[in-house]
Amino acid sequence: MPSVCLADRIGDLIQLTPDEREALAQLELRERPLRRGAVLLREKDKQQELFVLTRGTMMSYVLLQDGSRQILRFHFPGDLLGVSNLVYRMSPETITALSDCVVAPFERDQLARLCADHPRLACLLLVTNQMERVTLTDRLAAIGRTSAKGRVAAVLLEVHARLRGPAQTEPVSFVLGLTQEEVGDATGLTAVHVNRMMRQLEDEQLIARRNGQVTLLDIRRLASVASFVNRRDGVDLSWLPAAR
Amino acid sequence: MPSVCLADRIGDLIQLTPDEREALAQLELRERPLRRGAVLLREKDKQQELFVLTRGTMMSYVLLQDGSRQILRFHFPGDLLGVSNLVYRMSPETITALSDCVVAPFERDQLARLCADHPRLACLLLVTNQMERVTLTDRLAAIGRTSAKGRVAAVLLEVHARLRGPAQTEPVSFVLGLTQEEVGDATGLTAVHVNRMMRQLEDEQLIARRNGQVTLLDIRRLASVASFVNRRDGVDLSWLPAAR
DNA sequence: CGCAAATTTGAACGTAGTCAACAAGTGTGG
DNA sequence: CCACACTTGTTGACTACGTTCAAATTTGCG
Repeated sequence: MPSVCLADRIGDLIQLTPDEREALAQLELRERPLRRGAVLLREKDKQQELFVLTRGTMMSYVLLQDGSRQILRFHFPGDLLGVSNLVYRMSPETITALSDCVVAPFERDQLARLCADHPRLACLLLVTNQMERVTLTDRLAAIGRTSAKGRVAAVLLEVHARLRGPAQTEPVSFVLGLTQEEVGDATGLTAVHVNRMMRQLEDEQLIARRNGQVTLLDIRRLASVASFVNRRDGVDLSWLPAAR
Repeated sequence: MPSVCLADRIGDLIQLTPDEREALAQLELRERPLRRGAVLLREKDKQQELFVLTRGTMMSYVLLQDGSRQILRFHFPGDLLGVSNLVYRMSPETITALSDCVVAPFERDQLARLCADHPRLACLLLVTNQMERVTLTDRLAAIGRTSAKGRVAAVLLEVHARLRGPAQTEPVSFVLGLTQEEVGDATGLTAVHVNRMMRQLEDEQLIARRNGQVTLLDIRRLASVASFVNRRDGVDLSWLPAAR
């Protein structure tokens, strides 16, 4: 079976029926490959489509008047992209590929049909939305109220947690896949200061670096300096309606 | 008819059927009054209920290890509160009343039933969620990448836009209803610095203040220093399924 | 190999934080 | 009705975290 990224993601939360998996698969029928750096959606674009990210990592950001950039989110396989096209005529953010990627475009009314036919999936969309919202608030608190070192540590932990997948198995080493400028734009810092903070984390034996590979040496202590909470834990979906 | 806040809010987006209004009214059957300062929901509480805010203004925030606070959101009538209880066993945030308020509690499975019976409303919940998410990203960009003065201006504009309601009629004067400490906790600044920025905005004739009343003297220029975008504009919901 | 992008480091600067003192409101109880 | 306590707002002086600018070095890639 061709893997169904969205179903796999949601399937981490709850056991889906074959019907539901089939319905989700309908959103991933088409494929569009993207080169690293390619722009999927540009701020103020008029675009109707949504996408499932099926392979690679992407990010969304906004640009301010003065040219500075705020990265809002990193996207991993199984994420929905461009959901704000459900609401706004013009996209509020830009979405680009951090690595070579594959996305599956689909139409807004496909989502409408999905919600009508599968109310439990509609609820699960609400749920994933909400998890995403909480991730955003975590970042907000980090930028608003933690030190530069903490914010950089938070990005490392976030990417690490997402890359190792739902099993949360143990590769403490990984390729960050972000330039220091990108880390800065995600954390509200300059690239120069990100560099200094990485060095400091290294000097304090919290991380190690070797040609792009990052190793988290003491996740416990890193999580503490970053005020990091892994939002995979503590999920409770017992209230969901029965599958139709 | 007892006003149905949720229906009124969603009704700003699209014409609801009587059936749909009735279904939304089911979420507001009970009433709970709250005194200013009362805590509706505390971080890490185990709570199953959700709420509709029917009167007054509230806020949600998180506390960090060092005791500092990040305000995540201000809530106004028609907002859903505690939606993250749909996902997490323990609340990720605290919600308290900024003024005397009334909320309507309801159960999670009521929402499940609503989605099953009224797919269009399920979609509209996704839509409002998404609008809220965009507001969060606006705040994120403000804190990460704009000046202290801009962030303070952004809070003034946000509260102003929400207080004057959907008609967007013109009272440029309003009671902020926030202490400078609260503005600071929303913007990632200290109360002292918020004070200085308010004075600066006043010196530059962008705002005026008289015993708690704030007047926005030049909304255009304020919006410019704050990089403020009113997210009420540009909504397109033509893809919604038919009401059942 | 050669170029462009990314990383690294240092020095000077500036925005926002900290600490402290006082003023102005607000509410409470004597 | 006033006295007192407490919260909130205001201002100044000093500090520090993070930025800016600049230059050197390393890395990745065509």
